[in-house]
Amino acid sequence: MTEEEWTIPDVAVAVDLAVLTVRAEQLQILLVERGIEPFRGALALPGGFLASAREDIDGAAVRELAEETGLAAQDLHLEQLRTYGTPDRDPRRRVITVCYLAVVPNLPVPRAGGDADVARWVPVAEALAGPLAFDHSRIISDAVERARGKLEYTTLATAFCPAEFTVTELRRVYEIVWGEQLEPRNFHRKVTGADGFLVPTGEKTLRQGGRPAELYRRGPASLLHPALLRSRASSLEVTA
Amino acid sequence: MTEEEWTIPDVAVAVDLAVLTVRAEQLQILLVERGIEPFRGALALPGGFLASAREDIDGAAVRELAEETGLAAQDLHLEQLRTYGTPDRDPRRRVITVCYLAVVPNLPVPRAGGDADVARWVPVAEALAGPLAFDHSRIISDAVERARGKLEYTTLATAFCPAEFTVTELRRVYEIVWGEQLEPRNFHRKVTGADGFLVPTGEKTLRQGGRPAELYRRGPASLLHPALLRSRASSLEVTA
DNA sequence: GCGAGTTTCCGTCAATCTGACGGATAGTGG
DNA sequence: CCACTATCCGTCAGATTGACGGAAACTCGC
Repeated sequence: MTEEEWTIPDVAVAVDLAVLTVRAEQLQILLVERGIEPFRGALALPGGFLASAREDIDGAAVRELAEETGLAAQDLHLEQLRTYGTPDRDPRRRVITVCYLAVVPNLPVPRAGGDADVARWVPVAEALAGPLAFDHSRIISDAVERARGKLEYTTLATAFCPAEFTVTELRRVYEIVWGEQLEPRNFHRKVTGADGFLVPTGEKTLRQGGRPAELYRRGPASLLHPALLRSRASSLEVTA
Repeated sequence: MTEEEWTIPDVAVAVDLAVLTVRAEQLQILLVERGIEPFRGALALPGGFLASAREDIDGAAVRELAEETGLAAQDLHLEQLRTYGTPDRDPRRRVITVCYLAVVPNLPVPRAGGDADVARWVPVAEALAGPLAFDHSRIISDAVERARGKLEYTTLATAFCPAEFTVTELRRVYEIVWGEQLEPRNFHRKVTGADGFLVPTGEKTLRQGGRPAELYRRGPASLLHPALLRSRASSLEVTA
């Protein structure tokens, strides 16, 4: 802001996506196998450079998400996570990447991207265990951490669910993301009691075996009152 | 990530700081009067472009903070807030700015920056009422929102206080940042009961009039258990 | 048609936490 | 030594939480 114009260094700006979902009773993340160097063949977050000097950053995230998953922004939760810009994170040149956290319901199957990269769902535990391109391991940790925290005091959990869902499905989201068992009865009492969290549709599930469950839709609230706090042990585990 | 090298647009990367403190019973923010176009003479967040193509982003934030306030990073709370990058936010050229939230104790007085810009404290309410350079009004709103939220479930409030402080001083921080009155007795019980929040020094204040207060230091915890939640009304006001 | 199996949902109850208040404590200043 | 002021402690009713038993509602198999 106070430098002369000629001293401003040029930087390449990328947008990366951490797309989370719950599939097969696991927290999973969308990853692509890189088709080009560096890190050719390694797993990486989907993303890419700005398409033009005039492309909006948030717009680039929406575009990349559509390219990789075929999802439109209105169907999901999309928020900026953080910007990563250590000087040596890309061996080619100076790159900073603006990362986004997306939370989507369980999709039938990710489409192959427009490019040669093949996108697929990978359990988060597996992704963090194996090697990943760039600093994407760190980014995934941050994304998961953010999601875990936001379940407590926002209605983010509904973004993991389809348009209509049961209380038990919602509880499974909490349990899987937090890695912690919750009391079904107390959970039911809390979420149905929280203002604007759930709206009953009046419909019931047609299920084999067992009493049909009430179906709910996400309510208008985005903040949870009162909050749904994790156990002490569970949240310490994440920070440690 | 999938584009050819030659298509990558060059972008100028800036770092801006939202430095908050509590002064004179008000939440205040450090602003500079711009010495150059655009927005010459307008108030703006302190910040600047990367010093070189190899400068770390977090490092740039620390450098700017030292230049503007003379503060070292270890004395305060510094975290990334968000990156702002709408295409037309700077009329000169494409600029994206990585913004940081800093929380500092009540400083004697901000030093003039190394440049011609004059830094000074401005009450947040006043800053948001008047016109500001670029999209800095939005950034300040986001910074204040982040700080308000983080007081609930982290120990961020201690970053507003000097090394040793009383429970009443800490309570004033909460009241001023939240804009809400708190019960002194209940607040005392909660904060002294929260694990790792406060460490008693054994010292007492030498004050005129009134019983001397115990002095505390910030404890090792960064997350607050149990959380210190705002009233329903107060947090809705922010989202509205 | 009817019971076994399964899942959702409701009610209870003790332990804990919260909000609200009165009053004791420990200094200063006149 | 008596106001005055501010901190700190105790109490107590109402709300919330965690933990559990059991009723309700449906499917399946016989």
